[in-house]
Amino acid sequence: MVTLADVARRAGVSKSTASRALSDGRVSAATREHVLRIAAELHYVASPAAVSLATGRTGTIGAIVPAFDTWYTATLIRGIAHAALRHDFDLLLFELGEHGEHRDRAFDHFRRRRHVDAVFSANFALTRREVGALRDLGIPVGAIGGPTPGIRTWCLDDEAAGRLATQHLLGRGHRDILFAGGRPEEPLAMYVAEEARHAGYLSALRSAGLAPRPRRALLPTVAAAKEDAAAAFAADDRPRAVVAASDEIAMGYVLAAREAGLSVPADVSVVGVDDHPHAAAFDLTTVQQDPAEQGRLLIDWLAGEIDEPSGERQHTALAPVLVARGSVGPAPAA
Amino acid sequence: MVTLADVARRAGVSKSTASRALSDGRVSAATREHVLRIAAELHYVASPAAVSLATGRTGTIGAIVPAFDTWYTATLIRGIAHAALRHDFDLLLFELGEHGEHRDRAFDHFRRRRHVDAVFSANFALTRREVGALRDLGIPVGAIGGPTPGIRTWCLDDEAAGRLATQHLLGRGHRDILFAGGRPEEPLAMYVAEEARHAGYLSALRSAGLAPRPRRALLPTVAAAKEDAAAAFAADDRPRAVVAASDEIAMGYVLAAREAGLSVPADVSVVGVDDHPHAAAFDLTTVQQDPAEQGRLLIDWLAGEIDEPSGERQHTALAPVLVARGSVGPAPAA
DNA sequence: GCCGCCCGTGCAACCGGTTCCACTGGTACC
DNA sequence: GGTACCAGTGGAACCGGTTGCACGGGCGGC
Repeated sequence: MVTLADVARRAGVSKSTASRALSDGRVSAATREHVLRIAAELHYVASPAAVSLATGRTGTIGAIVPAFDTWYTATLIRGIAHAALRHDFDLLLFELGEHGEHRDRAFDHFRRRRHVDAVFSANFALTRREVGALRDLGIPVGAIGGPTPGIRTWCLDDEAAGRLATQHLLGRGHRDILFAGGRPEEPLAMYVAEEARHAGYLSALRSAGLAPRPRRALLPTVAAAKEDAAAAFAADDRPRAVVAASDEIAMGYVLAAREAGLSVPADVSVVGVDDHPHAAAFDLTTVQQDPAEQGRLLIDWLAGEIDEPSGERQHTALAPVLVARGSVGPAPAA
Repeated sequence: MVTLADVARRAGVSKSTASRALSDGRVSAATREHVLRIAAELHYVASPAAVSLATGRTGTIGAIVPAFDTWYTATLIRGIAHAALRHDFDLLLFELGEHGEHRDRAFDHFRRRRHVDAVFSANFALTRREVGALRDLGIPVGAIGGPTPGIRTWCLDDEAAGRLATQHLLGRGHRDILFAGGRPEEPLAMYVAEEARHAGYLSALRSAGLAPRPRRALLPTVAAAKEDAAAAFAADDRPRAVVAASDEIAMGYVLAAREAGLSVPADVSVVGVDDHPHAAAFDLTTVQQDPAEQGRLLIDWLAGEIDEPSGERQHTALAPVLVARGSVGPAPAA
């Protein structure tokens, strides 16, 4: 392995001069060029461990994420990995486990191994304790998720998304609209988001002077939604219009509708949230969000913060966009 | 930040003794216990940079993965993250980009920053050059994917999976079976896998003395499959039985069938491969694989290899399992 | 009772960089 | 012409661990 000393010796300068030439210390232009050429010839690469030991910088960003075999988290991480690479940071992944079983270890982990320059959490709601643990690390901290006091955060404006979806149905004349999704007792951000989307739904109905239906709470999976929908469609007052808290839930409702012999959108209109990659094949009208873009925003900010901390803590709510497809039709004649 | 010197001073011993007490060097039991207590009191944690500089070990495993907003890759990474945590390794993620645009950088990256104890690639086919680049790192290397000379690999026995799916249809009396999927010109493992599944399909038909239909090549997404299926179902000799190279393709076929007014399985039988989380909601008969388990196997092996290299290089083909649901029916009467 | 071995410990070198400080030589300014 | 300053460079300390080697003391074997 070729070291800085090798480069220095070969270039006929001291280690310090070689080091300065390779970073951006004060050296004459001629020396710098010479050292750089030698370094290139020797294929010299600085040892990250040594750099890290000397500078305290690690060139790595830590991620704390829940089990990410969901479209949302996986796409988010894709955006994050991409942006991190652009800033020349490595990405260190800590996963909370399928049922959050490693959650306790996560925060201790980054404290113990102080080998990241910044940390973020994504897609789950931090407890006050956890917020404190992250801030105690003394490095920049961000999060993808709902507004969280003390941390810079980004996420879709979920309330606006719920409102937008509901208003879209109202605009087609629907007056009796069901909201499907959410298990508020669970602390995952997924449910925090669904809660906010539900609030948007309520607000839209209230503005229109309409009464909500009782909310149908369920796990945010296609399978769970389908089962729930089957029950809903079997009832006497089966829903004619549904705001689903996510596209996966919407897909479950569409599948169940077809199985119940109902046509979408003639017999029932459905709006989702996400613009999941499968949404187009379901011809699903939905409220779009772009997790990869959210990840980019987060990393760009963290990279800047590592350079010179601003200590900002505010929340950024990203504007939702409605994507109209074929799963919404006019309300049935009264 | 409390250092080893602090612990040593407080314990009244030298740095070396403290170090040995904390690892497993030779120290008297009394000294060890004493040092450990002091270290705990002081919440001492070794600096990973210093350890890494001194030992060459980093406690990190590097991952090279394609854009992982697919179910397969995301689930694989979940299994890997879980297993790595169990072995007390960190996971460093390198993502190839949505269209493989960072692929060239990936291999150089791990060479330059020599800060991982092992590397693996997942879910794409390595070129001979890339295999060489990985092996040149001088650390254990593994891969999730097809057999690759020179590297220890794991993956589903894709040929057996294709055969199993086809035989399942043959067993219900089908004689005219279509295979949907695969774009062999692309180098992603996805297509390597589809190629092998197609080979299994051909082999099953050959054994039964039947002729294959011309293969329908398409991108492995629900949307692409749906579009392709719409064309297939509009033809005069529309297929009555389909082996899809993946569940997402199968879902596209099911959606298209319904839209064409065809009933599954009465008018057309469909078998997928994967057991995707949405498969149950589609009532899809499929050949199961468990990416998380594959990830576990990989990491367990790598962790052992880091400890004491065996230099093994063989391929492990994992046996497929058929999950029978409702998307397959008997062949139509001749 | 003496020799030799081994256990437990400390000293110091080392891993591979960065950076403070001192030094030199040249230039600008008075 | 002398002084002040500054650019450019080298020496050496330092980051925080690990580990080879030397040393002292206790104990077993003859």
